[in-house]
Amino acid sequence: MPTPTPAGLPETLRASGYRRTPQRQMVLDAVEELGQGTPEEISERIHQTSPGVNITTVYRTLELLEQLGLVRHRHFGHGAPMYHASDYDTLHSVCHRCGQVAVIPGKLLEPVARWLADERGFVLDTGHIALAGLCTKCAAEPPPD
Amino acid sequence: MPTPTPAGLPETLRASGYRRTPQRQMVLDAVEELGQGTPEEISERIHQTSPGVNITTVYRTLELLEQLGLVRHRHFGHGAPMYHASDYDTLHSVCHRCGQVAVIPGKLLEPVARWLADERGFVLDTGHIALAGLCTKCAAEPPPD
DNA sequence: TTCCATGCAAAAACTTTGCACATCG
DNA sequence: CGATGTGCAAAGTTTTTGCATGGAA
Repeated sequence: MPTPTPAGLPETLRASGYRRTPQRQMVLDAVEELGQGTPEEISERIHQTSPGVNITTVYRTLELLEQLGLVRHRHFGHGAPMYHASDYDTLHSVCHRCGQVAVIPGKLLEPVARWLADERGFVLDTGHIALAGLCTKCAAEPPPD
Repeated sequence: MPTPTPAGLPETLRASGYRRTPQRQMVLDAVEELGQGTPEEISERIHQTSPGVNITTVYRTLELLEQLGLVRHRHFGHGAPMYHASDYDTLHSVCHRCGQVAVIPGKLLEPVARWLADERGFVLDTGHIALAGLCTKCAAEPPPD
């Protein structure tokens, strides 16, 4: 099973010349515990145990952790980016009427990735943006007259 | 060939009980002339000839035109949504390092769309989001140490 | 002790809302 | 004339920046 704490933040920080701080650990922990979340959600999670941590720090830390490769973010269309641990790199669909999100097999995009690589030299990042459309329920509903 | 002005704004407005106004025509024209643009860009375009049009009106009008099916918007990941005429409904790739955007064949997603429809009842909206990744140049560059 | 990191406050970017006046039909 | 649409101003969100204090090494 994947180790929840992959034995790495302090070392990774050290290796790149950054300092180890409680806040940085808390942000990473929060991301891993939540699975994924917006900066706001991550901040709230941290506030449950450490109300003193400023959301500015959350933003700055997420940026740092992303640069270090420990977290990544993705977009569901509208609104705030979702941060998640690097190993939680999944393809999603999102309904743009009701917002419903579902996990779908990343393999579906393999042919697309291959085409982009071969024809364009473009390296597809499967999990970065969710595929948008309408879920069953919303597709069935009459157009919003 | 696609008529640039599909003979429609006044009629479409009328049909739905809305009024025809110069601003509404200007917003639609600007979107068509630009191909696509953020609300800000659309507003600037209009200001070149009609400085008096308020950006609030642009936002409200884009929402209306989208509801009427005359324009649509899509997301490139970060930042503001891009509005475009409904007929300019194309699949794009976007590099998340440098922001480069390229048009790619929508057909590439047909198998994906079919799978989503069959397995999930999900109606994929090909043009609504871009596929993210790294362009050739950025993929070649060393990681930002 | 020496910088790096954080908290706080203010600003910036983007979008929405409320209201009075203007305009379409 | 009556209802809808617009401009203006203000407020709401979300994210970024500047700076002095605090903490890691």
